[in-house]
Amino acid sequence: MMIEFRPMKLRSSPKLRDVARAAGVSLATASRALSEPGLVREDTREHVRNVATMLGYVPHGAARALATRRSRTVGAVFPPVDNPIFAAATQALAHELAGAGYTLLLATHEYDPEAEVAATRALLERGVDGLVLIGLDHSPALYQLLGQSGVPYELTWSLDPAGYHHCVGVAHRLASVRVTQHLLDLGHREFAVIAGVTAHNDRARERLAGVREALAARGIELRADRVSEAEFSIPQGRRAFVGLLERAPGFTALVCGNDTLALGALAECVRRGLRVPQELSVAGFDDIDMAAEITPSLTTVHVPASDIGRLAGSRMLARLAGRQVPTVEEVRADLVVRASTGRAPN
Amino acid sequence: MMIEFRPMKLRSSPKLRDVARAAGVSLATASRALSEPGLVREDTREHVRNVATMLGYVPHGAARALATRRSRTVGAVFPPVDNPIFAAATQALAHELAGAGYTLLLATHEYDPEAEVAATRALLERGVDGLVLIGLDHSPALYQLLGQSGVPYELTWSLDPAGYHHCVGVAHRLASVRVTQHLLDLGHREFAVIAGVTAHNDRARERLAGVREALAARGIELRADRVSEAEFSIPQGRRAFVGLLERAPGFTALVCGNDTLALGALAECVRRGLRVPQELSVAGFDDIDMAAEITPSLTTVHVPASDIGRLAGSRMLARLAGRQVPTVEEVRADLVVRASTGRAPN
DNA sequence: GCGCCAGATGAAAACGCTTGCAAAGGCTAT
DNA sequence: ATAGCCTTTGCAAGCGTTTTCATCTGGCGC
Repeated sequence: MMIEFRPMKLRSSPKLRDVARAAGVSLATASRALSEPGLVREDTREHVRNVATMLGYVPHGAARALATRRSRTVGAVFPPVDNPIFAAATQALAHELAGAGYTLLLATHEYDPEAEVAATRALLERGVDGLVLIGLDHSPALYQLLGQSGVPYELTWSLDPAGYHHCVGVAHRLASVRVTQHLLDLGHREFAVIAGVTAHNDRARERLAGVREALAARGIELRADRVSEAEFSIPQGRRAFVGLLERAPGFTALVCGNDTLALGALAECVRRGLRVPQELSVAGFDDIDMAAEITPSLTTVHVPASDIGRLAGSRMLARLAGRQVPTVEEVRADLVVRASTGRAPN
Repeated sequence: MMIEFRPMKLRSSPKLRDVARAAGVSLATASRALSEPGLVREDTREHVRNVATMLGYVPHGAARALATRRSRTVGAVFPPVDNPIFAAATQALAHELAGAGYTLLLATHEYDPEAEVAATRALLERGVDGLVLIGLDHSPALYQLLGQSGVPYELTWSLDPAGYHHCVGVAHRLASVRVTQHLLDLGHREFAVIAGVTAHNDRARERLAGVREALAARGIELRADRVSEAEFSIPQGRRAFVGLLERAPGFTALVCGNDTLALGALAECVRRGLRVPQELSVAGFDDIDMAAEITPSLTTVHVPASDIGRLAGSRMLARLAGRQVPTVEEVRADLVVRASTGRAPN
């Protein structure tokens, strides 16, 4: 069991010069036959290609990258992709890129600005042709790095209000306002919020701000003890909910910074026999798959994560191909009313 | 909005020779100061490093890769990472690799052998130092590619019975046997199965085989019309369950190929008012986060996806560092009994 | 039949880094 | 002092492509 199997390559893998030699053409012609088909006579081209496959030739990306100054590689600096919405975006992005012969270099960080810079630097060193990041909240060092590296980048999920950075995302605050208005329309006046961790996270901040804004517009203030921040996970959502219940009970509407937190709260409701939506209305954000399936199904905002990933990819590809794209591209994030929200009790 | 912002690099990014020149040393010394610290006198080294950061020097990975024939990059060829268990593994893998200065190149495919080969080839061209794949079920072309490329690879999730390939995973069949025995012990005799799609998927096949095996051991045969295959998603799980109910009702135990399918079945039970586990016991596989949170909580097999990802990473790193690792490494997949399984009715 | 031109090919110079080898300097041991 | 050794540095040869420029065809119009 401990024997290391070393598949020995009798002759180290064939280079382009081997192909050229075997095909009886020059290095230049061989190169062109494989990557610039138009420049070489058809029969030579086919011949070279046949020889190449015969030999099992695999181009050496690093050498090519060195010569062309293009790696056909795009980097993504993402928070943990075990968050389903980032996973969906990653998937869509990788798929979109692959379609154009690009490969995704993935670096993740745990919402830590330092780590994010390090990860970005690593990708830059790998020579990525472009970079996809999440949100607007990045350390100055990160932005500086992006600037001086000169690689095109797309910020996703959020929209740059200044319209300075290329970005594709949704209007978190506005969507959050709509959720809150929906609850207000149902007669709710006592609100509580479980927000995502707002540090280094503009989405979480904007969503929270949206709730405040909508309430303020109707002259309602969100009590400080009715706001709790929680890290992304069901248990944390549950914990935060319990905390709110103990600290400041009496709210009839609970707005959550994302569906996972809402699921946690919902689970706790079930355990306590708290009826949703009769006694408490709960709203989430993101519309993950589970949101529609759970009972009661979750009222939430549909954030088209896959679309964002796909769009980020296609925008990047367009820019790499020299085409222009609108600097900021907004995708819709609609309110999806389901069964977890209802009229305020009495 | 349509103006393309082109951060112009007044002087194209500094090369190592610029650093060397600015520091007053040779190219060789500059190189060593940055990447072979031991070989250069401390003060020169520090001086060079300072100059490098002053200039904002970023090493050119492709050039380095070309010279060293190492890319410090590991490729992963995964099915869609929006499957939470693969997402978790991806996350853990990326994290583990990053810790050692390696970056993950991610290629995904939709369970399509052709696409898998293409993706692998793309990664190989990018010069990955190692490769991580899922499962054992791969086209001969894929294995051939792996063989002739000579890069080390780790197969994850499954265990190679022949002990030929390096792999880290769980014993799916055995775990499946245990689930089934658990249900048998509860008095169930009428079984149905919603399996994952078994084509090109040894995990799905093994899990299904495990059920058959356990039943056979007690002289029970699994009726063909009590087996349904479904693609990975809640709605598909629901659909498959409905199909079973219509086609061959009367079963009291439902074994699902993974938790997501089980969640779909459970959702349908709720809708139909079918009481779980009083009227029907449902078991899943994987133990995704939701499994513990849903009501009733789901009996399942805990597959430590993160551990697998992490282990695959550390094993790969070890091999890249020239150390040996056991060819096959099994991780435990324990049965987790929760509330969705109970005694067979009457 | 001659000069030209377009198309096809080749020679060789990058691309930016690492590294084997050799030289130079500063020691210690004699 | 001198020989020999170790440490530190520099020179230059790659690493495997792409790509510019020049060369060489053959075919065309006149």
